[in-house]
Amino acid sequence: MQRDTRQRRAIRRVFMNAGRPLSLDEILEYGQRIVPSLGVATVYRNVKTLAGAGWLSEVRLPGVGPRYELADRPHHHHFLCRSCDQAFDVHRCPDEVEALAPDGFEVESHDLTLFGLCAACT
Amino acid sequence: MQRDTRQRRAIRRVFMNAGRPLSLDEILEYGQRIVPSLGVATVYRNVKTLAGAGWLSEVRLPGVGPRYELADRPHHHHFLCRSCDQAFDVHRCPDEVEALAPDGFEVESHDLTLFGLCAACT
DNA sequence: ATATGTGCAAACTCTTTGCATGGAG
DNA sequence: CTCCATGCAAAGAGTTTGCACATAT
Repeated sequence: MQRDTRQRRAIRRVFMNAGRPLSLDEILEYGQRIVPSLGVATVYRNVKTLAGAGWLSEVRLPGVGPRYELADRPHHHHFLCRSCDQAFDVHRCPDEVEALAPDGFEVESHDLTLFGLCAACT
Repeated sequence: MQRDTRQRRAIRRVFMNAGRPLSLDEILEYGQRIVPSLGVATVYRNVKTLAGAGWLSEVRLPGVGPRYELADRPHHHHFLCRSCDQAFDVHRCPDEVEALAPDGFEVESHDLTLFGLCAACT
């Protein structure tokens, strides 16, 4: 059901080497270094296929397009650099967070994003 | 420099009555109840004008289009209801949050979003 | 009277889809 | 040899812009 094509292999390799969430443009750019003919539609389709298969998960951050990361990671948050626009993992989390909701609101999950300059852009 | 048109007055009134961040569709819908001829482009333009004038501020939440709210509010966060898709204010904040970034990262601001069911949808 | 604001439609950008061809199994 | 995957180009969805007319000042 899931075929192992050159394109899909390239996209998987890109994520194995990335170590951080990637945007669709980043996946396309890095993927084309491995398979130059790689097209946008293929990236869009594979990202959905791999997410559907539980291999990738979608990272939604405020104000920017979706990023994707390897799915087998424990709970964590993200840092978004305003200069290079890259996202990075933040592995610590203020756990009492979900108690902050107003009365009558039922919290199911939460999202924390830090903004600023990454180590390389400082 | 800023003219007081029927349309702009309607949009301002919508926000005065809202008490929560509004999406562009919500602004259009509520605005048309006051000025039925109100067009999409006018909403888009006015929202930018009013934000530029410091009267509105843009609320960016993960995974959804931008919302807008009155700008003269103290620091706060948001709750996004997965059922009705409406955003609400959360006035408490876990202050130590910006210390969570990895070494070498310079944090300038942060964003916390709670997800779940709002009081009306529970 | 003048210049900003409005409404419409066209232009853009980002994402998805249809279709013929390619290639994994 | 099948059928899923790919690449292209066209179609959609959401947002922005150009232009002629309306209207606040």
